[in-house]
Amino acid sequence: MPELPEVEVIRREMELLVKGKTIREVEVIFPGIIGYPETEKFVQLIENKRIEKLFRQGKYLAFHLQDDLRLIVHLRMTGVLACFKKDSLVPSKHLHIWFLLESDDVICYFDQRKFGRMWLLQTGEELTGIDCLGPDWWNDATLELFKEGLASRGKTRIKTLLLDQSFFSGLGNIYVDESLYRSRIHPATIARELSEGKKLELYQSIKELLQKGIEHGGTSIRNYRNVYGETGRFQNRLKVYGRKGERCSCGEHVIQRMVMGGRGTYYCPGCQKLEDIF
DNA sequence: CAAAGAACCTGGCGGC
DNA sequence: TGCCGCCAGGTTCTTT
Repeated sequence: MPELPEVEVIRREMELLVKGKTIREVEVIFPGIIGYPETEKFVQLIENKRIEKLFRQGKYLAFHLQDDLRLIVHLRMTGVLACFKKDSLVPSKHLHIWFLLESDDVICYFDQRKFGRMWLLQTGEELTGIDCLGPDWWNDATLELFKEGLASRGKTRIKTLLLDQSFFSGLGNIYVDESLYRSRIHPATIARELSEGKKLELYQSIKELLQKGIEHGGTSIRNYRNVYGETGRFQNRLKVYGRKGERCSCGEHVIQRMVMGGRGTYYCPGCQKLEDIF
């Protein structure tokens, strides 16, 4: 489900609602979501802790709690974090964990496919994996860093590389396909073979796209909702993702779908040509 | 080592 | 209406 813009929208909205509030009670309905520590300890540690601030890196969201506790959340494909008043909560079979705050707000974690995970870390503990995230596309990416990355890791195809969170973090299938379309790059292009001009165009397309995604409240294709349970609006502005068989905005070609790196890949065969290597 | 495939899950959609 | 296969904003592990 959510990529960088969606997680960032959640972070901003959630922080306004819960910053400074204390978690009074936690219930774990489906323990499979808890990655660390054991559920019993997770609940015991988190109860009566105040929420101090929310951070995001790539697609990970982190609630910083008092006593140097950090609650790390990854929504994977269908996770939804929403916040409701206790008495307006409606039953759902996809509700797996809830956190009741002192304000009578309830932070609810829903997940249709149950792929999402939460980890609760204490002082000195680190998540194996999150520390090998590449620079965050929104906060830390620079053109220089991007070019250096392409030079050192660019042996693979650009679509695969952009999806690799240890390269740069935050992009997923939608925003990768859209940024390659907007910079007119074929997804199978070998990354380090991009011309200098294309590298710049791609970098700028990604930055611009993420900003627009955030401005428009994220992209809701299926499950994404913000903390109020509302859909985003950026899906209406996608040019290629999910548009197989539709006419490209160039007016001449029809959008195609192929499979690359196990992911559905949408592109315009006319606008996104492989660079001629001869 | 790059790439493909499978696994983790549930549900929506189109075709027959 | 029912059944079947395909597809899904992600990540990780195994196989080729």
